[in-house]
Amino acid sequence: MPSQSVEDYLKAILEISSTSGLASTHKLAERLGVRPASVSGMLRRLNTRRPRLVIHEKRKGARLTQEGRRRALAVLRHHRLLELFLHKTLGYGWDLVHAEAEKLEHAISDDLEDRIDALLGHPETDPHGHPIPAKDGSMPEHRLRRLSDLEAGRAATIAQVRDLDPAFLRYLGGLGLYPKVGVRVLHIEPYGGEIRIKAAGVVQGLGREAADQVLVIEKESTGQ
Amino acid sequence: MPSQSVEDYLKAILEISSTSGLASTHKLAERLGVRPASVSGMLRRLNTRRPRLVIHEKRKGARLTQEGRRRALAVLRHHRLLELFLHKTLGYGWDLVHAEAEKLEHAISDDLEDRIDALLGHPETDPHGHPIPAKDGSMPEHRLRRLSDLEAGRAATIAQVRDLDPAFLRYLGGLGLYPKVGVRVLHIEPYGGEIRIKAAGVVQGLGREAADQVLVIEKESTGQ
DNA sequence: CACTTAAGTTAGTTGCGACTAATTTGGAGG
DNA sequence: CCTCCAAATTAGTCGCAACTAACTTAAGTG
Repeated sequence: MPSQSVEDYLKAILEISSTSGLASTHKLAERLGVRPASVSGMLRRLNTRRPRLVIHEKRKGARLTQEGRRRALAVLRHHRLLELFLHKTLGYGWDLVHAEAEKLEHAISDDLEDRIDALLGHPETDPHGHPIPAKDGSMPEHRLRRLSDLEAGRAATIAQVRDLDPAFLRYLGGLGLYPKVGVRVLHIEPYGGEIRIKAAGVVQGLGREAADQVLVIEKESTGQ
Repeated sequence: MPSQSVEDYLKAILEISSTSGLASTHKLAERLGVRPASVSGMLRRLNTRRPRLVIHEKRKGARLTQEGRRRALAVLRHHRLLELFLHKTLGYGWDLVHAEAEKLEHAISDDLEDRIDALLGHPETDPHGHPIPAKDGSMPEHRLRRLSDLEAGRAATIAQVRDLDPAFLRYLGGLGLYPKVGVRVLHIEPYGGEIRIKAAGVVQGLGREAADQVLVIEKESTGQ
């Protein structure tokens, strides 16, 4: 039975390596709030341990074995189901669910997971639009575009928000920008300026950095 | 911030010393599934630590300080609220809630506790009839009698079940014996024999050991 | 090509909380 | 009063997962 620490490392490696190939000691240390030396130590253990959970290429970075990936996905599934559960059942705002789920994810049994999953009707995404891994470890990855990459005039539906910082999420929420909300790009100020969009019937400006964090699924071009 | 282990010790000391004065090393070791030597070690730490949580009288036993009691009650409150929450919201049977709550009690924040409490309508007892400590640390202790102590002919309402063993709880449940259910004692077989009761309209026999674990609140004697 | 520097690793330490083995204690019975 | 026994304690070890300090490595840059 992996400890809470090990689960945290596996989840972090999964998330980092999903975007940047190998997870570096540095990035892991940053994400886990731990010194790089501690990461080196843990990676050695995970690399050696039976069953082997991680493949650590010295001075290059770490990636998960099959088994490591399986366990990391189980933790991620716990996490995202819990986020949605806290949101739907207990009225948590989408800015607060992450922190709370971070602690609970290590404490729930498979049985509890199943019950939550059933109660929520076998949902596919969490409150930020992230896909919830299935029990068998499959996780549908839709091809998404950054809102900041859309051309002016295009319409799309918000699919996912990447940055989970509570203040940022409250900011987006204040603008009505949640997953499943439709947006249309009206104008793009050049040289990294703001983007004018219409969402929930309101025209508003959005900074480039914010728009980078919002992933959308494009609508079949229906002009306007 | 007390570790999970420390919280387990505090809760165990609270529960043991509520019936038997000082909590002995032996009983603590038994309840916590740990060797007595480990308990000695932990008691020394809790006795020394700032803030002091436990008063350990060498070779006599341990009891809680004010602060220790405060923290133990907070954990117990978490535990019992969670039991009820799992039961009401997720359909857990009363035989299974204890084990699941045992893990979750260490992981929930005060905020989550408040939300659960509110969702359940500020309940006073868990599914086994145990009182849920209030936030201020008060816990109403009703004066209860063992079902096995009632005289024949007396009517009572089941208030609480002490043994939390899942098999035992399923057994009681099979007989319809839950908190708030009315029972009447029909006959008591002498010399530790079985007790005949009528509960939920059905006449049935109950062993002495089982009846010892069922606490009732007597009804104003209304003969019959 | 040597130098600098950032990233990574190793070595050694710490605290926690379990363990075993050995010892001490205090009370009950002879 | 002594003996014996169960309970408790101490002493010492272990694994985990963090830390600091000191070192290596690799990847530029002038």
